[in-house]
Amino acid sequence: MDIHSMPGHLIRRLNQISVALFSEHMSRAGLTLTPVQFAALSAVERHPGTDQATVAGLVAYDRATLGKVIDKLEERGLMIRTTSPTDRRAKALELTQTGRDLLVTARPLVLAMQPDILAGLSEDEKQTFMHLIEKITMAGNTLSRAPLKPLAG
Amino acid sequence: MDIHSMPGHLIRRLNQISVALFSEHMSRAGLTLTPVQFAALSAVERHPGTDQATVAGLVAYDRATLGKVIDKLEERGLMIRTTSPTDRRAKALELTQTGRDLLVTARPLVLAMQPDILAGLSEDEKQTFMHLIEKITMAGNTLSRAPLKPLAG
DNA sequence: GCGCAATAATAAGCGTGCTTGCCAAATCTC
DNA sequence: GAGATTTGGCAAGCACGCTTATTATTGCGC
Repeated sequence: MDIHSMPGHLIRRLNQISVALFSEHMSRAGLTLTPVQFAALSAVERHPGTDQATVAGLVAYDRATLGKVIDKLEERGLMIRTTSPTDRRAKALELTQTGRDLLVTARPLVLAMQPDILAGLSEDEKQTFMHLIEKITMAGNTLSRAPLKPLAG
Repeated sequence: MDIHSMPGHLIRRLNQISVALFSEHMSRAGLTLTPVQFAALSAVERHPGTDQATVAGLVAYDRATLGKVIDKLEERGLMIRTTSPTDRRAKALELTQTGRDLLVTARPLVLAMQPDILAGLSEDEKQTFMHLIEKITMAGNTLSRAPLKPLAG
C-alpha cells in the first residue's frame, strides 16, 4: 500500500488543512489565535474556576502542553491563574474581560469555517463523515496519550 | 455548537490517536521512528536521488520541516545527502543499507496498524470513511500551507 | 497524626510544522 | 550574456504536543 492511501497519512493531511484554514481565517480577521488557544479559552469560559489538569482533560491535551498554552494566554491578558483556595497545588483559571471579548469575536468565525474544512463533500457526505469521525474518536479516545476526560456532571 | 462536535477538533483528536498508535507500535517493536520519518524514508526509497524540496512535496511537508527531519535521519545513518550533480543548490537524497533495512522492518508494522486507527467502525464504514477522507484531502490540498505535490510522471 | 502513595504544576528535552529572511545557484528576459 | 526573478537549502523563531523528572501539596491507611 502506498503512503498516500494510508489512513494515518490522510488524517495528518486533513489536520494540516484544518489548521491552515483556522489560521487563515483568524489572521484575515486580524486575530492572533491558534486552535489550541481557542479550545482552552472556550473550555474555561464554560467551566470557570477549573484547574489546569481538568481543563487539559476537557480539551484532550496533556497537562504540560496546556500549561504552556495558558502561559501565553496569561501573558496576553486573556486569562488569569490563581491558586485554588481549596487545593494549594492547583491553579484556578478564569477569563479576563479581554479574553471574553476575544472569544465573542472569534467564535462566530470559527463556527462559520467548520463546514469549509469538509468542502468537497456534499451535505449528506458531510453528515456521514461527521458521524463516522465521532465514532472513531469515541472508540479510540483511550488510545490517545491525552484522552478527552469530560466532567462527570 | 460545542467544541467537541466541531470537525476541526475531532480531526485533531483523530490525528492524536493515529500518532499515538504509531508511536506505540514502533516502540513496542523496539524501533525509533516517527510518522514523518517513516514518510520521508518511504518517499526516498521510492524516488531515490530526489532533492529535498521535491520529497517535501511528495509527503506534504514544508521544506524547512523536511530539512530538519533529514538532518536526524542522516545523523542516524539512515540517509545520505549529496550535492546534486545537475543542480548545485539541490541535495540528492539516498537511503543507506541501514535505512532500507529499517524500512523493511517497519513497513509491515505500519501497514498492519492502519486499520486499528479506524477501530470502532465496521468494514463497510471504514471503506466509506476512507473514501470520504480522500475526497476531502483532495479538495482541500491547495488550502494546506504544504500541499501534496505528486511527481508529474 | 504520621508515613506514603497519588496528584497539580512546572521544567527540561525532543520532534514536529510553520513563518520569515537569507545566500547561492539556476533560469528566464531582453 | 547581463540583470532580474525564481528556486533549493538553511537558520532563527514561534507554537504545539509529547515524555520524564522534580517539587509541593493533598489525602489515604493505619
